[in-house]
Amino acid sequence: MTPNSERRSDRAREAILAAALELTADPGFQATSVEAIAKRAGVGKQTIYRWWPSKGAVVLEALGERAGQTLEFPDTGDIVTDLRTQMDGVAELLGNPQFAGFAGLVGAAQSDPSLSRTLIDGIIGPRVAACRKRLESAQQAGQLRDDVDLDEVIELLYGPIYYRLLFRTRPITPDIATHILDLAFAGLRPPTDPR
Amino acid sequence: MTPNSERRSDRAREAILAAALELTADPGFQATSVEAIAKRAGVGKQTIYRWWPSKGAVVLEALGERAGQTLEFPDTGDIVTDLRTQMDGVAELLGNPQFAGFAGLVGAAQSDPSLSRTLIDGIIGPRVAACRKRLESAQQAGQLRDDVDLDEVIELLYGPIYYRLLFRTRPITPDIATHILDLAFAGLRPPTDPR
Amino acid sequence: MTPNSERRSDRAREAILAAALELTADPGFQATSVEAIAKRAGVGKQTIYRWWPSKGAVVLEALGERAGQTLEFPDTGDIVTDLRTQMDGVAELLGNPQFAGFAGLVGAAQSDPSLSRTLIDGIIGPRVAACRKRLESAQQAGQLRDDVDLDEVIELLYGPIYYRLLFRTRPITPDIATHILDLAFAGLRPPTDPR
Amino acid sequence: MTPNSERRSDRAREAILAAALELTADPGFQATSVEAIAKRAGVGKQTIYRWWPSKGAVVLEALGERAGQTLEFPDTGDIVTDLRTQMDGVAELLGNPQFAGFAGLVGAAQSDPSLSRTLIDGIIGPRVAACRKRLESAQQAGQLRDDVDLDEVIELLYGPIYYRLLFRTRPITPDIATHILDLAFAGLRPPTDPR
DNA sequence: CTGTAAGCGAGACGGTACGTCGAGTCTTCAG
DNA sequence: CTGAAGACTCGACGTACCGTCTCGCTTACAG
Repeated sequence: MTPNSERRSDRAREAILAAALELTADPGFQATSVEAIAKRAGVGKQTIYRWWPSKGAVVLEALGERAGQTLEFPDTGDIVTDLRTQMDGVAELLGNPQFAGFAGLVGAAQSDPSLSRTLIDGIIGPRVAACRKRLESAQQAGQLRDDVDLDEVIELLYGPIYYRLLFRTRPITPDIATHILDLAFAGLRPPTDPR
Repeated sequence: MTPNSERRSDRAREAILAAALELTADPGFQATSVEAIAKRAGVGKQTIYRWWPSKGAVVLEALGERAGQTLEFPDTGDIVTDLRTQMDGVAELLGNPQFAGFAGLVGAAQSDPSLSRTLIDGIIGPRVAACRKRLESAQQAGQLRDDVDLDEVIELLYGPIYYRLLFRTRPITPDIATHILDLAFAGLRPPTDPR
Repeated sequence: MTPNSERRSDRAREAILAAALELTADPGFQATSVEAIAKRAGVGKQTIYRWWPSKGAVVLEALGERAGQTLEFPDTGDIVTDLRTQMDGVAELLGNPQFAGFAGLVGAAQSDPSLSRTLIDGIIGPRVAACRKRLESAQQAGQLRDDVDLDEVIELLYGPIYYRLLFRTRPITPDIATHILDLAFAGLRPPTDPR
Repeated sequence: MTPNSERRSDRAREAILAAALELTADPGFQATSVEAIAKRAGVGKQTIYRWWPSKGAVVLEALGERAGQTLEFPDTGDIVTDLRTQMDGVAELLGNPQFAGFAGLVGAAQSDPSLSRTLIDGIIGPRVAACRKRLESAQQAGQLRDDVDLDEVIELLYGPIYYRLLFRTRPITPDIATHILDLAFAGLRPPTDPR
């Protein structure tokens, strides 16, 4: 994939990533061609193919660089507060027009196993792992039912955010994390129905 | 869709939808070309373009026809039972390899506003509306907190299913509905922490 | 070819021939489609295919109807005069913009043997035969060298007209027949060089 | 033709011209598609469209390359001999099955003004000019009537050859030039009729 | 005077080729 | 020896027509 070397031009790399982000935001992910990225970056097509296997990989790297801060989970001792902090970050990112390419990227990953791998391993996986670790400590601290599968908890919390992202039934609003956490932690059952 | 007539050939229509489903399942949505659908269906390309605006619209219609049963919500009086019934149907559908194209379709909709509209209006919307109606009656029956936004409840319940579908972190298993409903209705907070 | 009947609609036939002539004159022969002829004639495509085997055959018939008068050779006793009369008619016809489709028709016949047959048998052949007959009588009357092949004479006289038609190096002018006949009958050799 | 460069692949160019000649000879000009030329040449369609505006232009160039020798007129001092030399070459070329595409090309030029221009400027024109020059010198040498329009002489000599080519009333035989020159120079009038 | 069978207008159908776009590879030249 | 430029092969795009095939709908003659 990468023709080993440190002779790689940083200028080219950054121009490519920047062009990818811009085009992915405006004409959209599918409507963006490698050719267009190369032209806007003032770069030969070969320079892109030399370092990345596909358009998706370029965009993924570009987005990954801008998503750094959502990787870490704080630990204030209160799991709901900590989740809210991180989820607010995620919501802000996904609501940002600059990040609009992400949905298309997820779509493209459906038909491109290697892109799917890169997406899961590079972006989703580390966040899931970090979240899981924080949830485990919360469970030990008695802030979480201990009969629940933590991976299912993660799906319950983040699923709704991605649902809005992909189906665009309504925008991702800043208060989304608060609302999800309220529903998820308190449950949907009315207080007067302890069943 | 565009020309008007009852002169339309049913044979062609059905062959196209069947071919679309098959190809969408095996080589995958993005890897399927209109040309390939036409060839497998034994049909001229023009016949596809005459009735559908894009590959996505064809696949959408094909999938939509096979998803009929998930549109209705039963009403046994118990909201959790009824949700489980419908969500089991959804899970079975999305877990079915024949339906593998759906994820790609959602992806494609990210960059195609008109496809996105068709997806929301034709598939997602009606199911959301039916679900909402059932939730409203449950709320009135006192089986649901009445301080919750029902659209958020829907996102909470279905988000996790689509999360698995799109990120493929793990397969959609038959028990997914049961687990989601347990978490969502009982809440994540431990019983000993009434807060 | 023809589905025997006198039930044939004259209105349709004439509308088709007229449309063929018009389109063949303006967008040109190659640029005219059967579909366009049908539309302009206000006729179904099938009605064309019912009575003619190809676009070329339609145009041929349309042109043939307008070329009737060039079929006959007068016989005033002077071969040059008679040739001039007929050739003037041919030149007038081929120079007429309404007849512009003829060149394209000749072109199309190059790749369509059955059209070629129809062209030769229906248009060219009869005129060649009539011309040959007149030349024979001229030869017997001693107005023509009797060591010449009459078919070659015909080619010598008409070739130059078609040459201008097809290569468009310059237009077919009204005096073309006079000039050709002068050159051909008097010969190119200077009078002072009886060789 | 349109893009600029010496980066052009000679291999591709020659393969295309060769394929064009072959296909033009066998299935014929009209029956040959750009697609078929590309496939036989082992070349992408785009490579054809990059350098030529149409199928006709490709075939024209291919034929032009093989017709080089008919461009020059010898000058032995005797105009009839010199004309015969060149016209024999033309007849041989046009009678050659490898050149069968030429008739179709002339036909196609009838409906394509730019192809017509290329045909006249690239093939016909230069030969006409060369012939005219030789005729002029013959006229000065007293071997040709000096009251004749040389362009009409050219049409008189070459028209018959093209007449046979296009109307296929009979094949172009090797002796055609001799016969035409005999008729044209001696004239059609019987020697006993000096009129 | 009313079936019924033909020609008619219309236009959908299975196809082929069009001319264009972009993918990913290969080649040339400059720094 | 990387990087820009861009020509190359290839495959799909969406469109235009091809020639064939139903569809009703006149018409016109046969019972």
